[in-house]
Amino acid sequence: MTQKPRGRRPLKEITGPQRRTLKEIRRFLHQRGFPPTIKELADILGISHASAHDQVNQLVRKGYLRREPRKARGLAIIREPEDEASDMVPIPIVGEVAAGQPIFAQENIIGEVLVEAKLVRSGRCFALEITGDSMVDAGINDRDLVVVRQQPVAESGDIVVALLGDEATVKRLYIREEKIELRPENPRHQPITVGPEDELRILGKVVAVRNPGGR
Amino acid sequence: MTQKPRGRRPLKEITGPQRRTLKEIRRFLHQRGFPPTIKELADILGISHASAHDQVNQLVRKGYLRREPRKARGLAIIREPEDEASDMVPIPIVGEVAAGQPIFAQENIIGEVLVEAKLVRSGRCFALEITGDSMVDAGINDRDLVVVRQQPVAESGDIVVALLGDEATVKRLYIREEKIELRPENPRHQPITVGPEDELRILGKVVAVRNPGGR
DNA sequence: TATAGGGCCTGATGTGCGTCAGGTCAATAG
DNA sequence: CTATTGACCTGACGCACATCAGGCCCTATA
Repeated sequence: MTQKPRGRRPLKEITGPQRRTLKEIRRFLHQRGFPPTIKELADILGISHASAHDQVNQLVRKGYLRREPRKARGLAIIREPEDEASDMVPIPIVGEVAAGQPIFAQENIIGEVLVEAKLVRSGRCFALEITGDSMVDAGINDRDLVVVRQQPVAESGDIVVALLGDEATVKRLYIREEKIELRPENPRHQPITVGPEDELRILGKVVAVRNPGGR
Repeated sequence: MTQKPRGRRPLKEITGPQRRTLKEIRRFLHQRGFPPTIKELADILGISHASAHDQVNQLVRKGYLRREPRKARGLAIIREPEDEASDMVPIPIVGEVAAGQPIFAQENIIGEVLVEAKLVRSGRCFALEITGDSMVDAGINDRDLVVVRQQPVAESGDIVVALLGDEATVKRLYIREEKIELRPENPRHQPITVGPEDELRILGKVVAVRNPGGR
């Protein structure tokens, strides 16, 4: 005896608050490397944890999230909203990059920028303010912001953020046999040659440049 | 008054069990979309949760993991072992891909294959067995296994796994103005034209092919 | 206008989880 | 030999977590 449904019928599409919830989950995931708990999500959204729980359930029902019930942070994004191609995602701006510390230590994060979601989609990203003019011929000027995809390896020819000893530099990477070169894109600067014994760590690859001044 | 250290000194390098722990964390992360808890990790490794806790602490101390203390699943991998380029990572083999259900539903996972870690590094991957000969000219034969990086968008020219209505197909994607084409790589098959009103979902991009028969 | 969903709340419940103390055993370096 | 570390254990502590019941308001539909 299935009766005709009366009042309002369940929505198939994603609603505004749900879209926002999904967005914050994505942001959390990219910045921290693991999903938020229901409570953390509630705090971020400024609603109660029971409401956040509701939101998550809706998103699971509509196929955007997968989850393992009764597990802390048992959340994973399995689908993106359809119109999401033109959407923007905030990524952290990292200030000082010290040698021994993780890049995403809270003290180091000095702000946020919006970037195209597709840039960020695969992997964790951060933004870095450039000091100096060593990459002007690659279109990277003093005080520009570069978007960096975090990755420990890079290919020859990539523009990378490298940690050389105690300092982070942005240079173009060239891998030759037996040695590695970090080349500036400015004839007035010297290339840096790195041997196997030097302490070089690739922090990530530059995937975009912003001109905050708009010059 | 710093005394000379007596017995065994702390290791700087990663040890065997630690390498295994890191590997299982990576595997869990790729398959489920979030890191394991200490207890889950302990069960996977077959050790007590206190021991797993020890291992994780060591990995944090040595700079391989980052973690937020006292948080469930507050784990993130920040560095890969140096010799990891030649290492293999297991990814799930997905059987039937149904329309409404998430790809990674446990019922759908029918096995595991090892693939090069660098293939998997950015993003979640799965493997899919091919039926049919529509992609033979691209080197993909009947009963081959393709490694797929999960992503909801793809570029023109990519070989993708697409969900068309109720069926998953592997085809080469061509994006023209106003319509999308899914082209087989076999002259005996017809291209499929998809309009904006058709239900097309890109599941991911093919990044590698295995010939399980070895023919 | 009766009915039901979406979004939100407060408050209670039970247990999963990280952590710590304290201990065993083997390997290693003074 | 003795101190110290890594890898493992048992057991206990207490908080944080997901979940549920019950209720409020607004809006959309039959």
